[in-house]
Amino acid sequence: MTDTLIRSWQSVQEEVLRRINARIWKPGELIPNEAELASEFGCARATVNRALQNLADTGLLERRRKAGTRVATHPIRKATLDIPIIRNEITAKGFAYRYSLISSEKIVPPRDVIARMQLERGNKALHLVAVHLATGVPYVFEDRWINPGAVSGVEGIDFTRQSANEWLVENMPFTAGDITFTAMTGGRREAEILACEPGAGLFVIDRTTWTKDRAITFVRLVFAPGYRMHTVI
Amino acid sequence: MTDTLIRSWQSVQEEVLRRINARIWKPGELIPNEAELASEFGCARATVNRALQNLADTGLLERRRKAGTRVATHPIRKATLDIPIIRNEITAKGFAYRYSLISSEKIVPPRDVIARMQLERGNKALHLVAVHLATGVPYVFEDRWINPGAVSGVEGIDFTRQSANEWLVENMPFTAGDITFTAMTGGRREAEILACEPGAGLFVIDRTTWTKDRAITFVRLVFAPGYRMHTVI
DNA sequence: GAGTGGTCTAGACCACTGT
DNA sequence: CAGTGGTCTAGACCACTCC
Repeated sequence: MTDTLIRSWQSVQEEVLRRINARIWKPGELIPNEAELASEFGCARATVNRALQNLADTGLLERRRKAGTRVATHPIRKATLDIPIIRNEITAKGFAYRYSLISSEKIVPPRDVIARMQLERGNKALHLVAVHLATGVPYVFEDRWINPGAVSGVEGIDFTRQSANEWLVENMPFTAGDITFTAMTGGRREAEILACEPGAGLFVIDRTTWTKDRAITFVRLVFAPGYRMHTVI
Repeated sequence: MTDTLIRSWQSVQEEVLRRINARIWKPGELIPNEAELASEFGCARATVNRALQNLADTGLLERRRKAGTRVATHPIRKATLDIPIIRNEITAKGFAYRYSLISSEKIVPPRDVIARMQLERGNKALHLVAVHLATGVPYVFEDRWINPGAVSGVEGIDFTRQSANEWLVENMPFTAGDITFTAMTGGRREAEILACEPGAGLFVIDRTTWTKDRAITFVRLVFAPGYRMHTVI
């Protein structure tokens, strides 16, 4: 069967993939346990473990203690997206970065924002609207809410100089968050700020960031037409 | 300093994160090497390795042999997106899945498709247009090109019964690919097929799939308005 | 209870790369 | 060349969960 040496976890992974493709191990089927594979391949169990864990991470295998390892019936493909800081994304493309604050005010947020950030009703939050430019051309329009109750000292900051994103990255502890990607139809406001046609289809990222159980910030990024987010599987 | 026991790779990771947040290790700075950390924490080097590798995967650390491990200056956040098979996505939401083939023909592709798939000019390819429906409502519009030179037997398949995606998943070896997410402004064609307003902003996924160096298929998925792709960091 | 994956260890060697 | 991360090993124990 396998004449080539199987010693590294990568080659174990390749061989396992080959068997899945060749339908030697069919979707939903149990595959041999780590110890058996290790002895078959002539390597340590830890090496097999590393390979199978990696495949489970990408969604091709399903593993459970005692139950064993199965070939996934629904091969969910996982794609990893890099979400860089906008300044870096723009300068990496060779453009000059500029950030421009459009408005800043402390007001009671609309209901959908209250819901997303799980704020108490009636409390005010900091609302920032800004645009990031690439060599003078609008690149992305940023509409952000910051929870002052979770971010001490935010009210004294001058966000005309530094973008809120960069300030938060530098001054808030490591955080968790959730991200939504979607598309919207641009209205008059987006058209003005992004200098594009009203009615254009625009790529949107919504991101809420949390420390423990409190929302720090909710930001909607609306990108200028033509923006593409790229990844490799 | 550290009174709590640090024995698992997760707790090593937490402690490293704490030090990054507390600016004990600042962005761009070199952190102690694996052996030093292992002796400080009182665990094996492999345990430290596992923790640091995980952090490097999420983009918080940059590691190079001989050069050592540094705190990333640009904290690129990586998000992992699940890309399920459309049938599963629809049924998982509790809707009835239906697939409808709109057209199927073998023609010479337009130039942009030739470029994307690196086909030879003048050669024909299989062009499929279809729509996936959720309980009768258009969910996503699929425009696909298949390279017959890379997929033997594809010309005899009846794609009115089975979607090309599912057939390819089941019949082609495990493949690599690249994915682009973007937004478009829907035209008359999209409006008709997706039963929405012309001019709506639509979420688009472009995917090219390869075996080794040959393109298998290029597919553009145009989702109905309101589609959201969600993930957690 | 028992079988399976999850993890830790101590030691070893390898691979890459900065100097 | 030498220092650092990358990986492998053999063995051990633990944690989960199916029966």
